[in-house]
Amino acid sequence: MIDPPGAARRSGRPARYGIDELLQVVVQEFNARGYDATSMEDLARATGLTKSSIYHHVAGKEELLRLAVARAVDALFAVLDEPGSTSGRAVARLEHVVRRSVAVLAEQLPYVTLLLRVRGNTGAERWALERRREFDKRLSALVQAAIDEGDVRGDLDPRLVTRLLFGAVNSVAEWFRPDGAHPVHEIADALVATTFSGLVRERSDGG
Amino acid sequence: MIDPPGAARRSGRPARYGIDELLQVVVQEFNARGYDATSMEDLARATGLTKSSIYHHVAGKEELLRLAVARAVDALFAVLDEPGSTSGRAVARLEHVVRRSVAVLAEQLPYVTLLLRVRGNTGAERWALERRREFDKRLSALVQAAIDEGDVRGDLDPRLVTRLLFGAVNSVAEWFRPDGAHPVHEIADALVATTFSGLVRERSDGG
DNA sequence: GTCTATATGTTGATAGAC
DNA sequence: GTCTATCAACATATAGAC
Repeated sequence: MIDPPGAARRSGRPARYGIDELLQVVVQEFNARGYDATSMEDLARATGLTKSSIYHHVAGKEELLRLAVARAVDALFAVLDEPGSTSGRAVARLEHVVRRSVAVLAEQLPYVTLLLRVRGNTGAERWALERRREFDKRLSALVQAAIDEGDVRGDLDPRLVTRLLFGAVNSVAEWFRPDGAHPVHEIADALVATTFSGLVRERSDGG
Repeated sequence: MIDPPGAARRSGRPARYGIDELLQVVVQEFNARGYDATSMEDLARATGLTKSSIYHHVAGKEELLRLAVARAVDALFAVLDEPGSTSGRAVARLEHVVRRSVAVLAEQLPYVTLLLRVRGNTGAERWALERRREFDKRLSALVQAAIDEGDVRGDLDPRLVTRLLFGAVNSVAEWFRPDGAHPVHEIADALVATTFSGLVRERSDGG
């Protein structure tokens, strides 16, 4: 139960929810219990509204899911259009996308978390899965380009490398907390270090 | 809808389900739609039994989940007791655990997949999350030991490295198919190569 | 824009015959 | 061990007053 920003539920005037404030609370609930296990009654309790009031803002439960995952999809695709993702050597572009994906994941944590958990039961979920596949394709192409430019070893399947690399990126959503032990840049550094430069220290190198 | 092994539903005698055959079908359904989105009616349809018949085998839906995730937990913990995980240098033990975890994930794919998706809504799920945390602790200790022995670079937080490394391992469950393009050993090789040896080729090395 | 009250279907689970 | 029939609770969603 939270109060919407700038409005006190105890005042005479009824509290006002915009779609942003509504989504913020809803996504938190979806992530805590899972979309299917979260009832409209749960959402009503968490927002301080009634079920009917929520239906005034959106057509139904699925639209809440659609709006939420769309935010994550938009934020992630925006990374691909950044200058660092479109110019320079492919391996540098790949590193940029990895670092920025971690940053977006942290900034939009609840929305990205929800996106990574969709199963495809509803139309909104199937749309989200389709966009995720498209995102993966763009990444694979980037890895392939880095191989073609000679910066990434070519003895590994680029699709497999992509999946493992962004499997590690996405796994950050399962434990990252904004106030946790690891700031975002440290996580991105560690990820790039372990995957781009390797985990094992070269022993003959004396380093 | 499947027929239980060795029994034909069209015969005079009623079909017999053991708990193993039942779980096999149930877990597949849980993974396809998610535990919460899968109804007992769905399970009845998939098994060819009625809901009542399923309740003859188990106390309820949650017990099906408990039995399923327990299989995954047992299989993963068994890896930690293998000789390759208990003797030798820590970095070698770590690699062994990574490779064997990928193998177990592939062998017990539906059960491990289910385990990796539990949210903590029920008692069975909270138990599973607790065991997963214990597993992570054992892994972190292994990474720390490898650092202490000088085989793994010490400028990275061992907990962070563990999470990223096994984030990549666990992500395999999201796309691996037994009849897919990549055999298990290739995935394990790629995972070890990208994380243990590094993704980027040393250019001054002439390799 | 929010509420109370309610419609309508689905859920997990049980009773009891065979 | 499997079935038919059924329940009480809960689900999403709507009607209509203020």
